[in-house]
Amino acid sequence: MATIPRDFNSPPGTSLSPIEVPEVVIDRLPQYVRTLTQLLDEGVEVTNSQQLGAQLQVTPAQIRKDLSYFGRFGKQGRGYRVRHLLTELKQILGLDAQWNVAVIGVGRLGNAILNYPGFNPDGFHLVAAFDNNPENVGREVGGIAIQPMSDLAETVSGRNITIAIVAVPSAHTQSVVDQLVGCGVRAILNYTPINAQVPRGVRVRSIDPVLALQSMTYYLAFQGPDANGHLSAG
Amino acid sequence: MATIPRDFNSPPGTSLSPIEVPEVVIDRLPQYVRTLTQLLDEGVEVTNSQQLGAQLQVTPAQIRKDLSYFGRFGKQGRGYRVRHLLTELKQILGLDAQWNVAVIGVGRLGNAILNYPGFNPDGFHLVAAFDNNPENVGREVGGIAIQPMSDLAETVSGRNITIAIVAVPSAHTQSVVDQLVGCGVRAILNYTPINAQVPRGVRVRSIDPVLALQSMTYYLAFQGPDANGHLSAG
DNA sequence: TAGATTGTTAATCGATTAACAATC
DNA sequence: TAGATTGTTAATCGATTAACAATC
Repeated sequence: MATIPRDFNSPPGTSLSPIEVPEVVIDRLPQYVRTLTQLLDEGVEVTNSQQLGAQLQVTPAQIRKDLSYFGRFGKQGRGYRVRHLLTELKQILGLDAQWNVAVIGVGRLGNAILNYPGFNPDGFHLVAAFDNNPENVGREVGGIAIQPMSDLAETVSGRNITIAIVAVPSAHTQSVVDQLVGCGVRAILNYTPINAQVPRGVRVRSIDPVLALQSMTYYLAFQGPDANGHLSAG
Repeated sequence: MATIPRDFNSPPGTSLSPIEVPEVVIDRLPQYVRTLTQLLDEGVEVTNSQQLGAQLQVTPAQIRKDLSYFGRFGKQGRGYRVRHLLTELKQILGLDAQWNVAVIGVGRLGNAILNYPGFNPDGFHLVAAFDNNPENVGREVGGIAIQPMSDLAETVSGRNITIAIVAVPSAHTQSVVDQLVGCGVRAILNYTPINAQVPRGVRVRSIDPVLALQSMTYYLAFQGPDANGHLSAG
């Protein structure tokens, strides 16, 4: 019995990869990682798709199906060893590595991001910050000295930065994203409310609280104070 | 010809509503609103599904199909009048109203949220803030006096608060969400990395930058510096 | 009118779920 | 062994897209 029935070590999109893992599956894996981490913290050593599904509010079948894209991690009649499954999933997602991250734009929002303690424990190291305001350049925020944008290319390659967080004024989003892509950055977390255009192979995820609020109001709009909507969570 | 062929004014999930609008459609509408607003700002008066689709990176067919759940807003051979479509979509989403919002938890993150200028222009008014730390209570942040959690129920009903933003320490998420639900809040924007359980009819959206990063690393993990992934944006 | 684009139906595509043989 | 739960296939469900008649 092979441990890894599918060649998931190939870069996605390569012909070496026989089965394309749906993006929606990849998006769920970090949630599995989080839940498994919690279980481990609680001292739970073995779990199963039923229990995981209850925690995550998805069907057990979906969890088993999702995992099956990457291998066989459980034992029939038993379930999954939490620590083992966690290790495997982290490796699949590349979370066993350290990722160096640059923050672009150090206004109020960029400041909050640089001071946010939630990235480091998960292996995302904020190692550089850039801003074009001369008053900001040289200042230190969260232990990081702010550099001018002209340093971008050199610092990105020199410090092995592969991920960028964009927190600049909306009007500058596309230009900054273009510069990042030009420097070889292929994963961008965009805090601005602008839909940046990027070439294939570059991934952008947006953090957009207003958009999140605006879809919830639909369900509030025509409901009386005690009415029930049709779904419980988003 | 009726202007509104479907009874979209009924509360979703009610038997009065003949066609249930898929949640995925509702989630796209705020993006349509945003793009239409941009077009209007640029002085564009008429658009079409082709142009909107190019902006938003979706197919023209999807835009027409999405809009068809709510009515007929265009003219064959012409397209859509930007201002008109924008007004209609905002009304459908309830964005023609003002929404009063409470922020729960005024640590570093809650502070940043209270100072974030992006909510007000879109009709979301932060009108109250709560924190259980006695050192915080009474302080003023972003023009709002921080109240103790014991004030929650009274303030929520008294100030007509229908939406809450949760930015408390992870360990308190579920308890705070329970309190909010108990006070009648049915839309919650959750900034903590905890999957809160809520009853049917309450909507939770999460802002989780770490989760966003963790799904992008999958595509970076096994790629060489110049390799291309299989999708351009997320 | 001719050309363009909608609104809508039907076809396609993809994701979720149910079911169950395999097997721990 | 009996019971439980996986991994996987097939069925279902739902969303996207293509196509085109309607019509501006």
